[in-house]
Amino acid sequence: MAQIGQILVDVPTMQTNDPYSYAIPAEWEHQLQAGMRVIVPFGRGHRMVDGVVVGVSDVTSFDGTLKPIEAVLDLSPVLNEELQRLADWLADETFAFRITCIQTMLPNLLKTKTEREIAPLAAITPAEKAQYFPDGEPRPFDPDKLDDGTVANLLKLQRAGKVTVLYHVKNQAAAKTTVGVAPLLPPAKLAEIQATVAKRAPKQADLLAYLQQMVPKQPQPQAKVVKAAGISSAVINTGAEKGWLEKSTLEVYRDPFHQPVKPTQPLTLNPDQAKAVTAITAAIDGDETQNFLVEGVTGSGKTEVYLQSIAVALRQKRTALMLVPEIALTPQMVNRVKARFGEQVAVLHSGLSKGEQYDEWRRIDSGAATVVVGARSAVFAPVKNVGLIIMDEEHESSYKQDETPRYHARDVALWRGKYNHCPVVLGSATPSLESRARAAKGLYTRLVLPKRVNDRPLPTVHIVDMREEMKSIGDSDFSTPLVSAIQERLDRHEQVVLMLNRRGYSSFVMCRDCGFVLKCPNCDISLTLHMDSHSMKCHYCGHEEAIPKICPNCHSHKIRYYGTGTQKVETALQAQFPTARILRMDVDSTRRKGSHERILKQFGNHEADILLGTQMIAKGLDYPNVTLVGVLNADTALGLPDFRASERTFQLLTQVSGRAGRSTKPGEVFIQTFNPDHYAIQLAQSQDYERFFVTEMAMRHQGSYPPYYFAVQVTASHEDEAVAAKAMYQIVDALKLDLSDQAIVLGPTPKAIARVKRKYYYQVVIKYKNEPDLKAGLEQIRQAAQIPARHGLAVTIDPEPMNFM
DNA sequence: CCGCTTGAAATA
DNA sequence: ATTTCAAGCGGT
Repeated sequence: MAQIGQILVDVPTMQTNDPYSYAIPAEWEHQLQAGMRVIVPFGRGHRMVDGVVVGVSDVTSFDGTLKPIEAVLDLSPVLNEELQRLADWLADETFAFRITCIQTMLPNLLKTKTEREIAPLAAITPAEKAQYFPDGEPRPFDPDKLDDGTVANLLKLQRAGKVTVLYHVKNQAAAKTTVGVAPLLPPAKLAEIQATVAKRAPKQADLLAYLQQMVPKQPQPQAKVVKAAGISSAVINTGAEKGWLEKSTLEVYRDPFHQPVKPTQPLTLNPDQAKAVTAITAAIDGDETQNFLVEGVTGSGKTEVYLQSIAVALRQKRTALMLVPEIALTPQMVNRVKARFGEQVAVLHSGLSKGEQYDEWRRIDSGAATVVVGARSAVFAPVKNVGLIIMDEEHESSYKQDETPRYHARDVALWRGKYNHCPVVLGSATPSLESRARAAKGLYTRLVLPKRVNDRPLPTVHIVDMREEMKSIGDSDFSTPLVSAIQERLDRHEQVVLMLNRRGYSSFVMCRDCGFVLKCPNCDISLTLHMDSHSMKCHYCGHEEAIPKICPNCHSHKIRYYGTGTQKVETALQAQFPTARILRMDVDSTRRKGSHERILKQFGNHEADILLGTQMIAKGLDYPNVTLVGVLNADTALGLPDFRASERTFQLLTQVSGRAGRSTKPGEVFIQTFNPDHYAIQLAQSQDYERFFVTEMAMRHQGSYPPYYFAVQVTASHEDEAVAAKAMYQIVDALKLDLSDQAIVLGPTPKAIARVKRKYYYQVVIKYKNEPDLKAGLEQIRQAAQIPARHGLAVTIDPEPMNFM
């Protein structure tokens, strides 16, 4: 009986979200497996698309003639059983297309690219041929690059049977290769030949000697043989001609670690750490899935707990997956894992080239790498037999992907933990309210590390009331206490970290006469001043224009800059402390690849006294000489229309405070704020996470917000504001039919930034506890959104959105 | 009445 | 996503 393959085609639409049946050609019978990539004809022409096999069977419910699979791209599945099931779950959970989920899980290089060419056929007239094919050859066909008239004419010729479209599907997944050399003869035979080679061919003798101590049929890179045997490549060629050895193509792995790291040994644990490791170890051994929330103050040695737990999993011949928020921001963490576990560590993140990503992926897939460290998408790493999953800084919002599939890596990690019967360890100094609440309900086992290692004290935190300070210092960014604290550190040759909280805040231009603010023509947000490029830039769409000298509205010359940017602060800071060496770290100074690490390294080497940066400096820095942390504006995020504003502020302040006093010297923190009485700021001062948790939970309860309620956000966008708004109202009306009166519907409302990239955004947020029909209702919305999607109306569904704005 | 434009439907 | 099919409309 002929086999039939169930193929998910790479056409992300609702109509093609279910697999199509294809005949499996005889040569692939019993070879083709679910999880392999294929190329199939799809559509009435001879169009080829790529697809993924999701099943192989003998029957199909489709009664028509099956087309055969055109080509098979993999010799073994690129998605194992676990990842196939995960893809289905993910699609269901996030309202995304199944093929989109699969693409998200695979490294970029495994996505095939289709190229089209248009070629003349026999029926074409000489005049037409001369016009469209001047050199008589097929030409690339990309409707986006050709003008509309040409495209229309070519399509007309196609209908007339005068030209045809050719498809070329390219598999980009080319492994980097090098020439390999392997002995063809057994060592004894080689020794025999060595005795007979001419005296004037000493290099051939050297080669033979080297080949003898190689394992037959095990190729080594030619470059290595050349170097080790002290010969030139010409001798290798001679050896190949004489049949001593065989040259082959050898796959090499690109190594993303550019510098070697010194190996480390496990450190001695304090009692709290030891207790945590013991609990996690027991869970790795046990069959029941038990998950943990490790709540450790900054500097409490969470990383060592992770590392020793990973070691336990490895000892049991299992693998470990460790997630970190953004790898570029935490090079120190990666280095520590690499130092402990060496070669078996694979690193996955967007800073690697596509080739490097693919190679790391293959090392994991082949089992060569057993410890994976990576950012969000590494949660899909093809590790098998996982023994432990760790998510560091679990509260970080970067774990949530804000494009389809809108998954949260935490949920995926928990799914995989359950599948693999292994514990998931969520770690943070300031856990998300969701996770802490789940721990309170007993869903996670809480492991608390209340003390810093070696009993170092937490830094002393001072709150500076900027309302008072303004009276004496005017609109300077530095309060008197902070200035003297900085001066003290400069005198003592200690280092300072200054953070400028820029979330929801930037330097904009405003006219003092009429109040006009320069805005982006495409998006409804104010443009930000950039002194380095002498221009105004939009941070949403990249629009750039000249700095105005007169107000475009009232022609006044009193158009001035308001707000504070890192560049402006840097200038002011340098004026205040002329001798201080200042390093600036923000989106602009770290745009180039590797510049981030370079800045951190410079600071670590004490090539600068002050590190000034945005929230990206709050994470993971561990520099013993830093004894002062200053937060210039703590409360810019507090006013944002987002129920997580307090939580984010508290987390940020606690994280950044933890950068001070990591070594023997005590640390001090100054938080400048206009809201000194706000509980998020007060409790960040006492670094009292538990009090914050209780207080904030009360707020959430009062406002019916997560974690008391689930939330789902539906957004509609269109160039025409009325179209977006109308669509949103229709969606809400439809959804209300599926909701009980327990559910709370917020909106429809325009988004806080109503217009981005020339599109207007309207949204609705539904808060609910138990709505059995909601999922089906949302599914219907998704179905219905297919048709107007072609008219530029985009509808997205985001379960548990991170941004309510 | 035909050809062209435009939108909907099908793709195995 | 791309192609084919079908309906609408303006010119012959």
